[in-house]
Amino acid sequence: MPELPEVETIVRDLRPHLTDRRIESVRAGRRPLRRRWQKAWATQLQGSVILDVTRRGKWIVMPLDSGHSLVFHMGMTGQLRAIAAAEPHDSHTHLVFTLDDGTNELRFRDIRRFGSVTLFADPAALEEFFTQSRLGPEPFDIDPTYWRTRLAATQRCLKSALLDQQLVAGVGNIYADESLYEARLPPTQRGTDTPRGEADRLRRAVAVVLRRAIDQRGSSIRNYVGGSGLKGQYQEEFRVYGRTGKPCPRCRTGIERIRLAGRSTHFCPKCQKVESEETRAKSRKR
DNA sequence: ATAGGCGCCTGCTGGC
DNA sequence: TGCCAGCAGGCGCCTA
Repeated sequence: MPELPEVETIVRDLRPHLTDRRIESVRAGRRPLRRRWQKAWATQLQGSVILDVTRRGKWIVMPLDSGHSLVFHMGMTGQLRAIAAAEPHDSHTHLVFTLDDGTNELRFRDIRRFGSVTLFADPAALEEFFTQSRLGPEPFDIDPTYWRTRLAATQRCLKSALLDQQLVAGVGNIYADESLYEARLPPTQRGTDTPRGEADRLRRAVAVVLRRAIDQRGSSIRNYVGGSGLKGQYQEEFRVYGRTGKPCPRCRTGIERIRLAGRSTHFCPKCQKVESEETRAKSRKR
């Protein structure tokens, strides 16, 4: 579920609740998440102070005063919330951290259990993890040359490229489709067939779309809620995602849905056509 | 090395 | 009403 805007919203919601809070205790459920929870972690976490709540791609990172880092991934249905300790537990709650303010608990809930929670021993171990997985740059400060070069080097279609976390961190299925629409590029176009002007357009479109979505606290289709339990609103502004058969906001043509990179892909067949050589030549002059 | 497909889980919807 | 197929904000592992 959550892509960058949703994860960013969780981080912003949680930060004021968690910064400088001491973890008093940790209770872990028995059902496994994608990475198995180590029993020893509960002991290591006890008494640690959360220094900050940050984000890298779709990962939530909490550096602790012990030097450890507590790292979460939301998978498809993960929820990480600060909730009043008195509130009853929802089903599928896998981890509960009690805090020294006594009123709120940090709870991790995940229906499908594609999410994960990991404790890294020190900043170097965390850095090593991101390096090994070759996590790409944040979408807001991508070097234009890097972007053009990487796109030009791949045979994959643009949709598939956008979903690759090694190319750019944080984009998922919704924002890949919305970004391609914003850039007026066909999701099926190969990276290698994308001239520099179009690569630049796509790079900017990704940043614009993600910023808009963050402003709306992300998108809530079914499960997603932010760190305070509030839903997002960006689903109200989708131009193509989930709008199969509905009119394109620009040209009223029906939005089409195809399967690409194993994911359902939405686009306007008229606005997102492969550009002719003349059009490309014109935009080069501009 | 690169690209595509499948499996991991649970829950919901729509068609018969 | 019940059943079954298909679908879902992700990612890691396997294959060719």
